[in-house]
Formats: sequence, C-alpha cells, structure tokens
Amino acid sequence: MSSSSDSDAFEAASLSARAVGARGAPYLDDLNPEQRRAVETLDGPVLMLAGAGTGKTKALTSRIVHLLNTGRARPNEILAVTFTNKAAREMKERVGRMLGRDIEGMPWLGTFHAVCVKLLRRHAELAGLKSNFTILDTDDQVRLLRQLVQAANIDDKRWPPRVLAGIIDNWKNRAWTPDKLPASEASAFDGKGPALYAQYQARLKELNAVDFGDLLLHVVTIFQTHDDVLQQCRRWFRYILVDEYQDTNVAQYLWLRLLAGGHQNICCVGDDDQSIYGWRGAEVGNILRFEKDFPGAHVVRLEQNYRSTPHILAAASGVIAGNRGRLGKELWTETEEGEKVRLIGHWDGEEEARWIGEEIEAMQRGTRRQRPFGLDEMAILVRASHQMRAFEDRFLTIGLPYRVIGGPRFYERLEIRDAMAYFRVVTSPADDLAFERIVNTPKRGLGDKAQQKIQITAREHGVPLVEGARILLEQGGLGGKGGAELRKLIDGLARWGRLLGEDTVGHVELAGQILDESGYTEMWQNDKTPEAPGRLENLKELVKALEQFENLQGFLEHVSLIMDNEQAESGEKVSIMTLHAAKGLEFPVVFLPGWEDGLFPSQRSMDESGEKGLEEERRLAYVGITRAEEVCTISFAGNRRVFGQWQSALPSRFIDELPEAHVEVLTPPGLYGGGYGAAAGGVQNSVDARAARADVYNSPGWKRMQARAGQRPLSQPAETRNTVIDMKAVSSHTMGERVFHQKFGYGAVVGIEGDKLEVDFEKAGTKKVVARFISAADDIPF
DNA sequence: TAAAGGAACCTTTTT
DNA sequence: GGTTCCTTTA
Repeated sequence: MSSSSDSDAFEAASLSARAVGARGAPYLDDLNPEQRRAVETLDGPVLMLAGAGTGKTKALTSRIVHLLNTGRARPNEILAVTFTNKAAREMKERVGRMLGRDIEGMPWLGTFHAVCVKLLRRHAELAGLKSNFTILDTDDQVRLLRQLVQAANIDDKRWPPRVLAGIIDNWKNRAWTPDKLPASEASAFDGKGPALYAQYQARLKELNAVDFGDLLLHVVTIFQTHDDVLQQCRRWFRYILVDEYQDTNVAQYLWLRLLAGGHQNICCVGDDDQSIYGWRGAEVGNILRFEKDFPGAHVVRLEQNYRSTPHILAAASGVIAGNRGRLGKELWTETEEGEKVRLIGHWDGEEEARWIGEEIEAMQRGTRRQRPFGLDEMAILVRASHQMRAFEDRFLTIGLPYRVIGGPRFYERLEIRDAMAYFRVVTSPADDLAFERIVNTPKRGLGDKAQQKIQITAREHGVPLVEGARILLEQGGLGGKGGAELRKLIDGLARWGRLLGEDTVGHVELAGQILDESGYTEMWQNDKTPEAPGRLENLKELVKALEQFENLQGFLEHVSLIMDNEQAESGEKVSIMTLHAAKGLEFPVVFLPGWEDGLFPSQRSMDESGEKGLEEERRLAYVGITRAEEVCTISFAGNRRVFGQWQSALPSRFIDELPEAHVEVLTPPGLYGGGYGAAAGGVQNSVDARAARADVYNSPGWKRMQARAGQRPLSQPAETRNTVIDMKAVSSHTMGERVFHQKFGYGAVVGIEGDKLEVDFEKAGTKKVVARFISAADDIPF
C-alpha cells in the first residue's frame, strides 16, 4: 500500500467523510471477485462461506474498512465478534494496518464473551447483579457446585461436581435458564440436576458472580425481557460481523438474531467443514440454516485457496467428502503442484517422535526435493494434548527448540490463582470462594474445624466469610495459633482494602505488598521443591503484568477473559499444538501424528456422538491437512503407551479415505531403532512393518479386515506382539490363586471383576484391590 | 493439623 | 506415567 493511499484511508475514516466510495480504495483491488462481492454487499444479511485458506480474514477486515471508508458506519457502530482473543487481536491489527492507524475507536470488536461483559456491566441490575460482578472460572465453578452437592447429601464420588458443571454448561449453551429447562432434562444428575442448577444460579447471585455461560445467557435474557435495551443496542450496532459462524451455539445464535432483528445488517463468515466445537455446544445447524433464518440473504462462496498445494488440497477434499449434509464447496488453487501428502507408519509412539524429530532436522537443512525450512515454519498437530509429551521428551533430548501452544496456561497455574484469590478478596470482600482458597494458604493452622466455625458464624449472621471470621474472632471463638494467624489475615485484608481505596499506594506496589505481607511469597521461598523458583518467577511476572492496567479490578477482569497465553515467544521454534488450537493457522510444513483408530478418530467422540461424532472428527482431519502449505506428513504408530500400559492400534480409518493419487507412502530409511530393543523384535520388526506399510496403502481397509478376522493388524511378528501384551497384561489371575500385595501381604483370590480382584488376605481380611498392585505369591524374591 | 504414602483416576478438544 | 484424592501416621 502506498503512503498516499494510507493517508486517504485515514482521512476518510477519521473525518467520517460521507461517500468516498470505492475511489482511492486499494484494498478493493486486492480482492478476487468473490471476496469483493462479500466486501461490497453491505446491506442485508450476508453469508460468506469461506473454505480453508481462501482469504476469509482478509475479506472480513476489508469489509470493516469498507464500512468505515464509505462512511456507512463509525467505528463504534460496528459489532464484530470472534471466538478467540487471538482472532480478535489479529482483526484489530489488520484493520489498523489497513487504515494506517490505531483503531481505539472500535470498542465492539472482540470475543462474544468480552462484548457480553461490557453489555452486562452496563445492565447488571437487570440480571440481579451489581456492575462489579466477578467472573468465575471453571475451578471456582466446580468448588461452588461441590458445596451444593454435598449440602444436598449427594455422594460426590458417584456424582462428581465436575460432571454437573459440564451439564450446566451445556444447558447454558442451549440458552436454558433453570425455569426453561425442558422436561427431558429432569433426570439429569440423578434427578437432582435441575434443582441444583437453580440453587447454583441463586448462589451466584448472592456472590455477585457469573460463570462463562452466564455472560451470554444473562444478556440474551435481558434482550428478551427488556425491549428498550434491545432497541438501544440495535441502534448502536448498525453493522454486525461474525467470525467462525459454524462454531456458534444456541445462546450465541439467539443473541445474534436478537441484535440483527431490526436492520438485518449481519455478515456471518464460516465454513461448515471446519465446525469442530460441537462438544461444547456449537451447532453446525446454525450455518446450514442461515438462508432460512435470514430470508433474502446473499451467499458468497470463497473457493479459491491461496494456501496449499493441489495435492494437499485434494487429499483434504477427499477426506471431507465422506461427510454428509455439507453445504458443499469446491476448493481450487493456482499454486504449483508440489509434493504429495506423505504417509508413514511406525512401530510405536516413541519411534514416531524420533522420526519426526529427525525429519524436522533434515528439512531444516533442506533436502534434494525441498527447500530448507525454518523451525517456525513447521508444526506438529495432535488430536489430544497427551500426545505432546512424546515430542517434548524427544526434542529435549536432541535439543530441538519447540514451543507448545495452548499448553498449561499462565493464569491457571496454582500460584497465580492463589495470588489472584488474594487480590479478589481485597477488591471484593464478599468473594467467599476466593477467601476459602487463601484462608489457609500459606498454612495458618486453620484446618477443617476452624474453617467450619467461620462458615457457621458467617451463616448465622448472614454475612460473607471475611466478616464472619471477624465476628468469630471478636466473640473469642477461635483461640491459639490459628486464632492469632486469622486475626493477622483479617487485619491485613482490612488494611489492604483501605490502601486500595485511598489510592496512596500504586496498585502494582499494593499487589506486591499483599503477597509479601500475607506470607504467600515467603511460603514459596521456604519451599524446597524444584518447582518453587519457577513459581516465584511467575509471581514476579504477574505483578509486572499489573503495570499495564489502571487498577486491580481492571486487571482481574482482563485475566478472567483472556485465558490464553499471549507470550510472543521469539526465536525459531517448532510449534506443537492440538488440532483445535491450530484452526485459523497455517504452516509450510505440517506433521499430523497419531492417526490411529480410537485416538483419531477419538473413540470417546464416536461412543458419545456416534456418526455425528465421527463426522466432527473427520472435519478435524480436514482442518489438520488444510493447515499445510507445502508439505504435509501423516503418520501412525502400531503401539502406544496409554496410562503406562502398552496398547496396539489400527491405522485411522481416515487414512483409507485419503485419495491414493495424492499420497506417497514413505518407508523409513533402514534401521533406526535397530540395536534398540532388538530383543523385542526391533530390526525384524522394522523390516516386516515396512512391507506392511506399503501394503497398507495398496489395499485400503486391509488392516481392519485382518483385524476383524482376529489377526494381527500391523504385521508385527506374532510372537513379539504377544510378548508385549503378556508382559504388560494385568489381570491374569485365577480364583484361589495365592498372591502378594505390598501392603496387605499374602492372600488368596476370591473374586475377579475385570481388573479388580477380591482377595482374602491372611492378615488384613478380605479387600478389593486393583490387579496391578497384586503379584503372584511365588514371584516375590526373598 | 500436616506430611507421607497408597489407591484410583485419567486423556479429547476451550471461551 | 502422572496427578489427585484419600487414608494413615507422626
């Protein structure tokens, strides 16, 4: 973009010029005809069906710029919602770049949740809240539910609060408030679900708190019950843009329909083939139904792919073609042919990691067929996060720099959550959940009994826990060391609260003070475990992060919404992430390991959602393949360690669905792994397995048929396989067998239930024990 | 009440 | 194999 046109755009937007039109708008010339249509169709509903890599973000941002440029809308009149903070940030940056300036003036560009928080703060009282409500994360949510479950005398072993949290989440995704729960849900959670849900909502109100689902649901309810608010919002948001529309759930869908109800200026972008969030309530139906929901909608299909080579595209299309009920798109590209998708099988997960490590190093140097690639041009995309460890282990040993994206998040770490709880109690003393978390951290000699006393006192007086604790101390109800420590804590909280109000101490300093004076910092300084130094580092980082905020409250809100790691880690590194996390990203080189039935497609997904689940898994495969620009390598392993146990698996059924013409089957170059575990058949295996690998592809479905016939799936030598299984096999015990247990000593097996044994011990009596902890009596060396 | 050890659970995917 | 929760023990 030339500098003169930049300033044109700037002028146009900032002076809110009436009709600059398309003149002097180079961003329009940059678009292909379909993209251009999507950008220029400003009135009425528009559905932009954008396949992978077709320039969807470009079209979306151009549309925003166009709205501003033509004077159709001012920055604050555009509502643009995304699902992730990353997407929102990227859009902001791109719009800013196109306009040639910051877009401070787009307050309504953000995630669904962030936008809803803003709206809800404004109208909190309509939802029975105060505008300074706190946002609970999953952890708080579960703890609160645990209290309710226990209070209702329900066995929280059989009915875990975590499960209830999931159920309630689901209800909220469907926009079911307690009074709108359909009868079909009455039996949920042992029939107590609906009642507990109502109690939970009531308790949240008492705590002046909301959970994630509430953010949307409260706003939807307000819209439905207060027409004036709805009308006002419709006037505010003259144009609505929605990213990743295929991922919207019912609540979000209602929210959008309500807002677009007047002017119908809504533009939804999405790709039904990339709908991968069904498990958290996304409804592909929303996008499939768009034309019915918004009559007269313009539908634009973006089908020219600018990302991947034809082979990669064809492979992806081949897989996704197995799904039914698609809107249907035909992706095409003008890029040069490139390499076929590469397929390779391995003996086990470790060998797979080893091979990929070596392959990455080779590609870094460059090969006969390919240019050299930088490490940050390469990514490994896995189905489930536990697969990452094999790669981390391997890369650490060979010293290959990597970065895990979407791993354990900064704000979810123990020490960070503790520190945050301190801040929360100081800023809102009614936050009982936060108080419970810190009352005995560090150890203050306030165990269960002392905490119960506080609870009882608080309940008697109908006050929050902090206040209850204060009263308890006044009454002299808690003496000794615990009492003194509690006094110190309560006094401290009062003091910090005053400092917060007085504004004499900066909030950054205050935060440091809270952590030091409460003894929290000291606790970690005295901790001898290896993690302690890291945790102290994190605390420092946390306090530093505060500098970017006006005050503690602002910071707390930021954290509750931005749960992702934003560290812009620099340096050349290979990326490792889940397929879900990879959506929206692209890499020249992509590795897709772990394509085995049960792992991918995930068994659980298929068990729980059947054909629907399988289709979502297939879309996940499609997302994975289409992340690759130049080289895409799919791999599977015949054996994998799961929970420390070896398990063998069959190659994924998706491998059979790859169109043969676009796939090249690799054979590993000779003998790695030889010399390693040769006794377990290392060498022989790799020879044998190699033959099979080629075979795998020659006759799709072969392995599964073999397997169904009860034969070995992957051409491992039968003996080897049996050895592996036998060695690791657990429950090979027989009734009456004499066995030994580390703790209970000798006994006889009197019952067998799966992997659990009932053993009559000579000294300890009859007990049920997991077979893993049992060995045959004569195995014990003396 | 806190520390230590054992048993059971676990692995989808996340705003 | 790793984590968390629960029991036992000091």
